[in-house]
Amino acid sequence: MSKSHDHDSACDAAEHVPHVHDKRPEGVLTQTAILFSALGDLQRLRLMELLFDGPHCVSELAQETDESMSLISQRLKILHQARLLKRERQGKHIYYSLADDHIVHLLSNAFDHVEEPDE
Amino acid sequence: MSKSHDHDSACDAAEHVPHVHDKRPEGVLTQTAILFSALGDLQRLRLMELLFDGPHCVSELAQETDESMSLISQRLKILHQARLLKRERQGKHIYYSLADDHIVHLLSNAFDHVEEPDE
DNA sequence: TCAACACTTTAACATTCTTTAAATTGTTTT
DNA sequence: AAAACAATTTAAAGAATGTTAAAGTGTTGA
Repeated sequence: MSKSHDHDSACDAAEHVPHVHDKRPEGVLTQTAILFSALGDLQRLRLMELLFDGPHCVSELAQETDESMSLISQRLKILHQARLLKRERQGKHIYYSLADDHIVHLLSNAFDHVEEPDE
Repeated sequence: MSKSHDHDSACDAAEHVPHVHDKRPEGVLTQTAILFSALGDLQRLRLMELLFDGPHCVSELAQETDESMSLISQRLKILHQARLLKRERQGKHIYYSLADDHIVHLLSNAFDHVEEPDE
């Protein structure tokens, strides 16, 4: 893919003081975008909310949300690939649960922020 | 839209103990999904990272990222609609900045989680 | 081993999202 | 008022995503 832009004419190069940004490694940015992207869907977020209460297997989640197991499985896959969930097989069932406390806090923060009085 | 699924046959209704989930209001879930969705794009996340260092106007961000002002403006719009950014006009320029400390923490948490050693 | 169960994967389709380019709005300067 | 600058909006094209339905794994129990 080519990467040359026309720029609808940027303003005078001199006008803005070009200050230094200490950037995070590209890989971190990318992985973080994948993480947020996985959470950026109402249906998947609902699953995360259900998993707040502890581990659930696919059929439980399918039951509780009244959707097909196939669909739930695919949603869980996306969340799992984003490293948001842990998987553990127990007999016929596969249990999913929140990956760690970081994730719990991340979600709590987001919900709290949104629930806030408004500014 | 109709909402009746075939369900690839859920397991015995009796098998799973149907425990109660204290759900958050639907609106909160929806708005949180919008928030995460806005952050779930590498290019928009880059803008958020640049804004970590303080307010920037559109032309500054366009310069620093080597992209068109139109494109940056559209990305900022999405972040702003998700209530992640504040806008403030100053003469010809419009300055964007992170909405509040909640957002700063949310991003820090996410980056930290991703940067973590690995498990 | 065979059948039933729990889950995952695949492929096709529909929908949504991102980018590009051009037109438009708003602000300041002359 | 007009010109120049900063930013936004629009529409169209292309890319990416979510859902459905059907086929495919893997595990358990008869």
